[in-house]
Amino acid sequence: MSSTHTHSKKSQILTKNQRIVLDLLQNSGEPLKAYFILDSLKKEGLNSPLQVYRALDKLVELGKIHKIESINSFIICNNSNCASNTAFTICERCGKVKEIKNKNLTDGVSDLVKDNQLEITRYNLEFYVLCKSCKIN
Amino acid sequence: MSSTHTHSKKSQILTKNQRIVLDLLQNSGEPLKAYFILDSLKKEGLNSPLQVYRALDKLVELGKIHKIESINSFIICNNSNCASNTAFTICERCGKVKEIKNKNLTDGVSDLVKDNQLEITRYNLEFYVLCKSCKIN
DNA sequence: ATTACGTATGTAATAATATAACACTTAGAG
DNA sequence: CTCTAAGTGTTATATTATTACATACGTAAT
Ligand SMILES: [Zn+2]
Ligand SMILES: [Zn+2]
Ligand SMILES: [Zn+2]
Ligand SMILES: [Zn+2]
Repeated sequence: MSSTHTHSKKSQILTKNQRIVLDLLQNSGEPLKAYFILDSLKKEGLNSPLQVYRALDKLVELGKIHKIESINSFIICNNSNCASNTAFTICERCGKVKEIKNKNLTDGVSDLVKDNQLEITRYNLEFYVLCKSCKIN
Repeated sequence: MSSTHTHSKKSQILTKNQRIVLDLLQNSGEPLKAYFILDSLKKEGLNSPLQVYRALDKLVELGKIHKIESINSFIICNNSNCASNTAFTICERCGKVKEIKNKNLTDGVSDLVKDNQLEITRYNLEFYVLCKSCKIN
């Protein structure tokens, strides 16, 4: 099948390690920690922390995943176009994390920083909440 | 000396360890890392990471210092009333950190989350910038 | 095809950050 | 004084992340 198929951009094709790390995060949907990812992917051939961290770094750089700084965890990007501006809610009780998609909020923040002459290159917003199910119980 | 002098609120008085850690952060003005603090305060009698982390935890809880999550560092609060809502700029080139005091921005963010019915308990905003001196050079 | 180059890989060792466990002390409340 | 909550000191250990180095692989130019 296929002759001389030119992959126009090598950089858009994930390597094996990047692929399996991304797939795990995709299937999980939750934030995962690097060493959990390592343990989970032992059977796929990942043997060392560095293999995981390298894949994570690249995926973050590509914007396919995000790091949630306050919990040292990584989560699949749930948003079509973050452009490295990220915003999350984190439940203070159960730890559940959601990426904020609300365009009003993110645009509002962008406007605010412009209005206040903060020339930012990107931002990361972590909002702590009590999630619905935690509020009930 | 002193007869029955009642410290109305014990919780407002810092302990020795909390005091010396706070003083160091105060005098520094920059974000410091826990193990740097430990090394700096060996001569003051701090011998173990736990002594530092315990003091830091308490000071964060009291709102006297903040943790900057993306660099695992702690900085004196430069603001009279953060109420655990924090906002920083971090230079992507030199690492310089500033606490944002801009009330327009922080109020604006609070309004935005209200407008969008995010019931948050607190937030931490980390804005990445190219600081003035880095922009020049 | 050969070379050169940038990127990725595999592996071992180690650094940096943070917490658990336990025995003991201190200071305030009643 | 006695009880209790909070803080201390210390050792050990867990968790998170990087350095260093040798090797492989894909692309593009020669
Ligand atoms: Zn995203
Ligand atoms: Zn919850
Ligand atoms: Zn502050
Ligand atoms: Zn700078």
